[in-house]
Amino acid sequence: VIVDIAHANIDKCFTYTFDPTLAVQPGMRVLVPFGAGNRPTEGFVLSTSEEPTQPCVNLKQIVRVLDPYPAIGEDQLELCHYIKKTYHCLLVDALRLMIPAQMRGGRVKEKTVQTIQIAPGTDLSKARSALLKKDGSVKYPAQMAVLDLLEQTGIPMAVSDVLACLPEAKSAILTLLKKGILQKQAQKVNRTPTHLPYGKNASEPPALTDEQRAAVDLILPSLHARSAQTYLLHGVTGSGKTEVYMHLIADCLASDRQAIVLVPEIALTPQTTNRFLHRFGERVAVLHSRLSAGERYDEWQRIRTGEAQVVVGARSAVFAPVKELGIIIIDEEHEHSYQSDHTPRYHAVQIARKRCELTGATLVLGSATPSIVSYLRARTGSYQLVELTKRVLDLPLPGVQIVDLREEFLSGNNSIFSAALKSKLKTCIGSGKQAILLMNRRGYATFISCRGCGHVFTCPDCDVAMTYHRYGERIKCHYCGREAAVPHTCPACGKAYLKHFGVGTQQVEEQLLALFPDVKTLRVDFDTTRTKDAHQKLLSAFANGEAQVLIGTQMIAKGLDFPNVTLVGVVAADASLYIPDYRSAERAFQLFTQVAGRAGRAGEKGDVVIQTYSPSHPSIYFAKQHDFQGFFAYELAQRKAALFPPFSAFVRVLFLGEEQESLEREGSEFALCCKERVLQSLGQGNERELLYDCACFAPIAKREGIYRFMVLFKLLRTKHTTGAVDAIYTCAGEHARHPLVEVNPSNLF
DNA sequence: AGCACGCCGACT
DNA sequence: GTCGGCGTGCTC
Repeated sequence: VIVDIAHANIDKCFTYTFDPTLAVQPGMRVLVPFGAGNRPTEGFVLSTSEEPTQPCVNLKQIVRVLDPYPAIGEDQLELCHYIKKTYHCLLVDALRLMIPAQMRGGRVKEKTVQTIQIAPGTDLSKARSALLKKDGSVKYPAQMAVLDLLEQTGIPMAVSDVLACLPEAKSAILTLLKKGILQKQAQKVNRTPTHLPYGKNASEPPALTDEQRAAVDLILPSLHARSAQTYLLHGVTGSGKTEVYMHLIADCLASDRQAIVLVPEIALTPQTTNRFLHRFGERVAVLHSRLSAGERYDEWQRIRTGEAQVVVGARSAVFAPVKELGIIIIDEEHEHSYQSDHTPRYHAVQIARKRCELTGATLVLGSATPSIVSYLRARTGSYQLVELTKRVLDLPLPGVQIVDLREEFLSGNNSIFSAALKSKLKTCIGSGKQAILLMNRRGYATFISCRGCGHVFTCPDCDVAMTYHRYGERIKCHYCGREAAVPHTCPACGKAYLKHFGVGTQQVEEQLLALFPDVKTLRVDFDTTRTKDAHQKLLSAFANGEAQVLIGTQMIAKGLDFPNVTLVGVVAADASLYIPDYRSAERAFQLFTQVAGRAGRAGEKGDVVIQTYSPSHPSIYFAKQHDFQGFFAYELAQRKAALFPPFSAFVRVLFLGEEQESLEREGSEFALCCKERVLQSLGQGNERELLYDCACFAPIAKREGIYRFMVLFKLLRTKHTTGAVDAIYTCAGEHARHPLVEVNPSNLF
C-alpha cells in the first residue's frame, strides 16, 4: 500500500495484511492504520500476494476498502510507475492524477432525486374507486391525475417531473404516499455537464473525401491489430481532421473499445464537444477544468463503468479510467497546453504514447502545424505520417499578403494599421463580413528593433533575440547571459528609430475606432476574460454576429469556426518572432498558419494580412506559402546548427528565496556540485556533451517579492542524456531548498 | 504529513 | 522534581 500522503519519506510501499472477505485488489483505495497513533489513512493498493514479499514483523491490517472496485486500472498503475520514473515525482503524485481530487477524503456524494411510483401490490382499481364519489364522479381529481400519470409511464418518476406535469399535485402526492398507494425512493442521478443537442443522430455522417478515406484506411489495420502504433495526421486547416477522428472512434466503439480525445483546454467549448455529442450521443463524457466536483466525479464513473465510451477532454483526460482503450486522439498536437505546469510536469503526448504502448491502443496526433519534434519522429519512422493536403469541398487556402512596416513607416504612416490592412478592413466591414485582428504579445519580454531597417538585436552566440530589461536600460541574452546597454542609434543603419515592442489590444481597439467610429468590436485578452466563461461568451457573441471585428491575443487563433470571417490581420507579427526562446520561430509559424486558417471557412476565399518589420523571416515566408515542409526543413537545419532541442536538452533548476545573497550563494554552490555530478554521469571522455552551463538570476529576477535564481545546463542529445538529467534531478532532490527542475522549460522567464 | 521520543530551560 | 519548548526520526 502507498499511503495518500505526499511526502518523500513515506512515498514507498508498506505491507499490510487483510481479511480475505475484503476482496482487496491492486488499484483499490483502502483505509489503513498508519504511524505511531494508528491514525486512519487512505492508501492505494499496489499489489497483493499470498506470502509477504519482504521479511516483516508487526504487520497491521487493512481496515476496509474505500470503493467496491479498483479505482485505478492495471495499465494505469503501470503508468504511475512510469510517471514517477520519468518526471521524478512521488508515486502518490502520479496516483492522484488517476482519480478525481474530490474522491480523496470521501468528499463527493452521489446525487439522488426523490422518485415516486405506485407501490407494488397495490390494487389500482380499488385505489381508484376510493377516489370517486357515490355517483361515480371524481372526488379527488389531483390524486387521480397522479395515478393516471404514473400508470401511464410505468416507471418511477422524479417528484419534480410529476409536479412539472401536474403543478397542483403536491398535496395529492403526500396523501397518496400516506395511504401507501405510492412509494418514495431515492434514485441516483448523474450530474452531466453536457446536454444532448437537439436532433441528435438526425444527420448521417458526411461521406469522407478520398484523402480522408485513405487516412482512415491507413490507420484502421493497426487499430484492429492492437499494435500500439502512433500516427501523425498532418492536415491543412480545414481539411476535416475531425471527421477522420470520428470514423476511427466509430470503428473503435464497434469492437467494444473506448476512445480518448484530447483537445486544448481553450478548444473545449460547446462548439467542439457538440460535434462529438451529435455523432456519439450520450456515449460521450466530457472532462475539463470547469466541471464542478460532482460533475467531474459522475463523468469519471460513467467512463469507469463503460457507460461512456468516448472521452473528450483536456490534457488530464489522458488518465481517464477507460477499461478497454482502443484509441487516443490528440488534436492540435503541437499545443503547449498539453504540457502540465505543476508537478508532475507531464506531457500528455508522452503519457498517451506510454499508455498506448501498455494497452496496444492506437495513438493519433493531429495538427495542421505539427511540432518540429513530432514531425521529425514521423520522418524518421517512429511515427507513421498521414497527410491531408486538401481542404474539404476544395475550398482555396486564404491568400496571405505580407506588409513591410519599414516601408510604411518611412513613407510616413505612423499608425498601427498599414494602408493595405486599412483598405481591406474597410471593404470587409462595408460588405457586412467579419474580421479578426490578432495582437500578439506573449510573456513579459520585449525586444528592441529598428523601425527604419528592421534590425533586431540578437545574441551573436545564441541566435535568439536579446531581451529588453527596463531596469538599467539594458539588453540581455537569456541563454548565455551576454548583456549590453541599449544603444541610441541602430548599428545597422545608424538611424535613431530604435523602439521596443509592446503594443496592446486596447491600443488596437482605440485606433480601429478612430478609423471606423461606427464599427462594433469585441476584445478578447487577459483583461476581458478574467471572469468565468467570459472567453466563451465573447466568442459566441462574435459568432452570432454581434460585432464585426474581433481583436485578441493568440487565444483567438484556434479551434473556432467563424464562417463569416473573410479577413484576418496580424497586427504586429514581430512580437511573436523575437521571443528569446529557441522555439519562437516554430510557435510563430504555427500561430500565423492557425490564424490564417480562420479566414474564409465557408466558401468565400479569405484574406490574410501580416504586418511585419521582417518580411523575409522564414516563419512568415513559409506561412504565406502554406508550406509546412519548407518551414520544417529550414527550422530543423537551424536547430541542428545551433544544437538546440531535439538535438540537445535544456535543464533548468530554479531556486526561489526571499533573501538575495544567500540564494545566489546556495544556487552557485549547487551549480558547481551539480555540474560535477553531470560530468560524472556523462562518463570519461564525454565531458563535451555538456554543451553549456550557467548559474545566474532568472531574467525576471524577482517575482512577487521572491528572488529567482537559475542553474541552466545544455546537454547534447546522446545515449547519456537521460542519465545526466536524472543526475540533475537527484542532485536537486537532495538540496534543502527543493528547487524546481524542468527539462526544456516552456520559457526561461 | 503527523506523531512520538528526547533532551534542555523555567516553573512549583 | 516536573512541565513544555520544538529538533530528530519513524511510519508496514
